[in-house]
Amino acid sequence: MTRSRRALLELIESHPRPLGPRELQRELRRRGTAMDRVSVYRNVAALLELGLLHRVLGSRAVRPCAGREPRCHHAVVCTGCGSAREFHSRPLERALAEVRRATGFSIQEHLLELRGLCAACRSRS
Amino acid sequence: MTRSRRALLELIESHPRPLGPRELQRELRRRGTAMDRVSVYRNVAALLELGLLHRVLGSRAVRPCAGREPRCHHAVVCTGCGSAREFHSRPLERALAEVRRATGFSIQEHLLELRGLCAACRSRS
DNA sequence: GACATAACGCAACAGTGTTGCATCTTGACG
DNA sequence: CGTCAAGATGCAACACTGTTGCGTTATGTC
Repeated sequence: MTRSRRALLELIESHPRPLGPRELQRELRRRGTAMDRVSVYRNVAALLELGLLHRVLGSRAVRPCAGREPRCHHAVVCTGCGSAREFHSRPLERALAEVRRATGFSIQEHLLELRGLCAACRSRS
Repeated sequence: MTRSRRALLELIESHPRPLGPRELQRELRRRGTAMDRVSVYRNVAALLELGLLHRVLGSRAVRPCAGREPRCHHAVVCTGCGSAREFHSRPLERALAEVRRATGFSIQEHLLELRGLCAACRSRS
């Protein structure tokens, strides 16, 4: 865990919304801890490997891994401010189990992400 | 709806699994209806616009739009053979409504995709 | 402080998607 | 059937994104 890597992790954890590789590099430069593009990729990969980050589904953006569960793939992302929030839902888990039965697929993983407006953004408009 | 565009749509509809831009171009060439890379992108965009195709979540691949519902974002994709199948699940819909309430987000869209082995691939292994 | 290991930056490359522009198809209309 | 406008196509060039190789630098261990 080097200085660069720590700066990257702090940036991601302090930022309200998920950032992509390019944004990460720009923000790091703005903060005075500039990093090569290659290093951004390598460090993001390392932090993902360590389970400290999640990848936002359908994009290259990453966000901090909130809970202890490393495979929690459920999140709501605000289309207004971009903020993300993980959640856990028992009914949803049960519904997915039901789908498993209905389709005959042995599900290995599920990708689920909801997009919408958070309460703050909704009241702003 | 030109000849090229029709060929593209027929390819996608006849193919058992979703194809990405590059694969589409390769397959079209193999079928004798070669098309420029640019035209593949433009035609895919046009067909998506027309609601005749779905995009596979988290990739550039497209698959035919099975049902009437243009915004059905539920599919299982086989990690073995790549075949995709859309599905509809009432319990799942209800669970998503529950998540809406719990998170306070006004959900605009949800992306859901399951990955696993289809029955055929499972019995093969 | 020396050393092995790992991270880093740089340069070059490869893949992917986009844009501008000239040409060709398509289909409507006379 | 010929003309014509609108749109589709191909080509070339470009931009962006992610990867690889390699020499250099930082890390932290003894």
